[in-house]
Amino acid sequence: MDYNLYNTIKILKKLSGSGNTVYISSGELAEELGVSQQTSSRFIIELADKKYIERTLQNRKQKITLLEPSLDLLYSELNQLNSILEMRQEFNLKGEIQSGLGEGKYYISQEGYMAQFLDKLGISPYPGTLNIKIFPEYENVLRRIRSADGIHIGGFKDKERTFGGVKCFSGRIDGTGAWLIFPERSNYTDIVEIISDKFLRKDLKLQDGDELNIRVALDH
Amino acid sequence: MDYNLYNTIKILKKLSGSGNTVYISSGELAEELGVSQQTSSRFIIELADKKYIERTLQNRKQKITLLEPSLDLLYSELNQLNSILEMRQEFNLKGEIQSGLGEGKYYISQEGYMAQFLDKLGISPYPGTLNIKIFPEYENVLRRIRSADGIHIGGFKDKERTFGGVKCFSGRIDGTGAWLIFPERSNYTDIVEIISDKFLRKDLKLQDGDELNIRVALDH
DNA sequence: ATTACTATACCTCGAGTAA
DNA sequence: TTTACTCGAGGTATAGTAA
Repeated sequence: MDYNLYNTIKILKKLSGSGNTVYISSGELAEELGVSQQTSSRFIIELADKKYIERTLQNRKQKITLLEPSLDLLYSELNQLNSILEMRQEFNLKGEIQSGLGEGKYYISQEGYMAQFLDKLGISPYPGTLNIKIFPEYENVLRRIRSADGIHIGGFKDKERTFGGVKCFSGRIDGTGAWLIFPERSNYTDIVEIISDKFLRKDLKLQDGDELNIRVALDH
Repeated sequence: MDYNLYNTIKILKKLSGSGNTVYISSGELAEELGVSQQTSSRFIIELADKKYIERTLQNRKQKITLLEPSLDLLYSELNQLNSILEMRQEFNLKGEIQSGLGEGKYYISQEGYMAQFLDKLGISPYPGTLNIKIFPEYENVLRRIRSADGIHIGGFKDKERTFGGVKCFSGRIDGTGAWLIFPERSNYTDIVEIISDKFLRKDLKLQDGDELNIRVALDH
């Protein structure tokens, strides 16, 4: 990844705030970046080509929206620096329990995953996932966690289909150990899937709609 | 600042760990950076020229030590990203109270500072500083705070001499509001000076050698 | 106003190689 | 082994300018 693009994304995010959308001319952006209007224009074109941004040319200033890969890039650099500078950190995620679709159970129960969970996480998870819909105000924190490395669980194939890799982060719910699971290839979603060797829903007496706090540690 | 240098510093910090010193050949560094040995060598020379690193050429691998400006650069980027991504953060600093040299009182009492403290911090500080020697394990946190922006108090001149600018960060000690004061131009030190509208030493019954926890918020 | 193409000047990289 | 110089190829930035 080129630094010019990183820096352009950084400035665009700074200007766009939480909406990730900004109306800015190539000349104005050039000034922010300390480059010429032509160069700024080239950067914008390149970012659009590489799907880091979406833009619409208008009569006046163009409208630029940052796409997921841009946010991933920034959060990933943030995580790298935190890791290198040994700034250990814990995060709180808050959300509410969603009714599971039963899908989680199917995936988790696959022997290809189960063996790795035991090996790498040290648990034999209860065959099912607890799904938490994270509140919007914790979106930043969720992105931050998602873009960290976590513990890698490899994908595999059986006769019928392919199962993708996932990454896991250790967390605590009401003092009970649990793991957050993210598919390695998937779009951003505000739903977090949680596994544990305990049957969390029963042990913690949880019901759909209950508000939940998850404490997550990023290991360095 | 050039990205190549930023990235080189980042990798050097990653490899050197908390000691900030690493023995590495230009060829090995080249591999880490994904560039040629010649380019890596050029980067090292440039970093040394610009006083970002200190190095000694040895028979075998050269010894490279990261200097303060390198750490400043990394912490500053970290703070920028945190700020842009709206990752609000609070930090704990722990240290012990040092006997003041009376110097603080002289500086703080200057009208040029006092007027700005009232204007920008909203307090008329007790004329003296509480000096805390931060424990080494909080060095990372201290660097992080120091490289953030804070509230700027401008420097000034009187007939005899020049007083430099300082920057302030709001904090809490045992629930009491206080401000951390850093000279804007100074070398890194593990002593933090604190001011408050209260006479902290008396109000909180503090003595030299007492251990203290300071809670600091970085505003974004 | 804008954006962005073309042409050129400039810079940066790495192969070859000396010390 | 190293480090780092020279130099040519290729890449990058900007001035000029069209649309």
